[in-house]
Amino acid sequence: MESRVILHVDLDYFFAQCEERENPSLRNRPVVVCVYSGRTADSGAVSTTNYVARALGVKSGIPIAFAKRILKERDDAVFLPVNEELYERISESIMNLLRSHAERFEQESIDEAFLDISKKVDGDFEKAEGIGLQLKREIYSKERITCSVGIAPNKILAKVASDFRKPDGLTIVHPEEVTNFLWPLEVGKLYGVGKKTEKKMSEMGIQTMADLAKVDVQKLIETFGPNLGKYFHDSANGIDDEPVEEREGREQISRIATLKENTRDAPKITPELKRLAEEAHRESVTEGWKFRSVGVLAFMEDLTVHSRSRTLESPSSKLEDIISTSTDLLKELLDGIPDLQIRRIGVKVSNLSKQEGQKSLEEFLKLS
DNA sequence: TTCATGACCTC
DNA sequence: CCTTGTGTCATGAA
Repeated sequence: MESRVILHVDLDYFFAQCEERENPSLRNRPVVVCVYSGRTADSGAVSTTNYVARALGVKSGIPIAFAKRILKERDDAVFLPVNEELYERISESIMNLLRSHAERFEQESIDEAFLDISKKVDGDFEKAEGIGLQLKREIYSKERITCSVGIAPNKILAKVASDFRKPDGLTIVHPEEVTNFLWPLEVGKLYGVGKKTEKKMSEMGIQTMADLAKVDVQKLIETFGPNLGKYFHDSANGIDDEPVEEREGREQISRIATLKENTRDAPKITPELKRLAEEAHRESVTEGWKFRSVGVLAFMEDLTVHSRSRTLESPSSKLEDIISTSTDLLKELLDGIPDLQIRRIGVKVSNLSKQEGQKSLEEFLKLS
């Protein structure tokens, strides 16, 4: 059996690049795409930035107020609210293009996808490079968006590879050079290793993938649980058999919002809860789902997160079920946490099943 | 099987 | 600096 040839495509600094595309005068200026929470003029977090902003230390996740402070001397800096419709439209067009070139296709998020092209290139990584370059050209000529591509024998490596040279990069990891490529890298480059895990590993004396690969599987399983332990061990050794598969369905639909002010006052919270319930409900109806569980999430003033959920006797599609259940659950939740105020509130429906004998609106629209 | 929590993903 | 929003998976307890 020849090696698989998996391609990972990552659209560069996607939201900010979409904005640059719409308004080319933004190029060469720091672009900061923001999620405004609506609490004060500048409250909220940075979603994405272009490379000009990144070079100055303005990156995803930092508070908008902080980004403004860093850029206060740059009168050319631009702060924009997220425009999801625009990004969705561009993403969908690119994903359709990519899908048409793949034997198997898996969209991972709005700006990332895996393609299995093993048969097409017959295990030949040089041919795969040609296809990677062609895809980059096609994406650019169709949508004027650059991307970074990783080509490797499996998904994990392809993803690490696409991150290796950015933006507008292409990195190939041949089967025979897997460990040469992987082992010098920091463990944080591995999908699934975030801040917490990185710290834990560092305390165990694990910094690089080579360190991780050397650790006994048993030890990793003891520390991170059977699933993650095995996963870390395998991937550090370049092993990953996960197929490229379009995932059908979803597990949950949720909506979260920041309250105007911290409170635990039901009359202040319920209107917002209702609005979120309506939005989650609309999405579930549009996609043709029934839900059997309803939940609430509360992000408290001390930034801890609490949740309550309840399973109904039978699957429902009624807005009223979401509203009444989540209102109930919110009361329960507040009773369980006497002192803290709520900062952000969320509603979630889960335990989803497809409405029988009914095409979802999306599918319906695709047909017409 | 259900529920609560935590870690992580990305932007 | 003062922290958005969405979703998945894993774990441990009941």
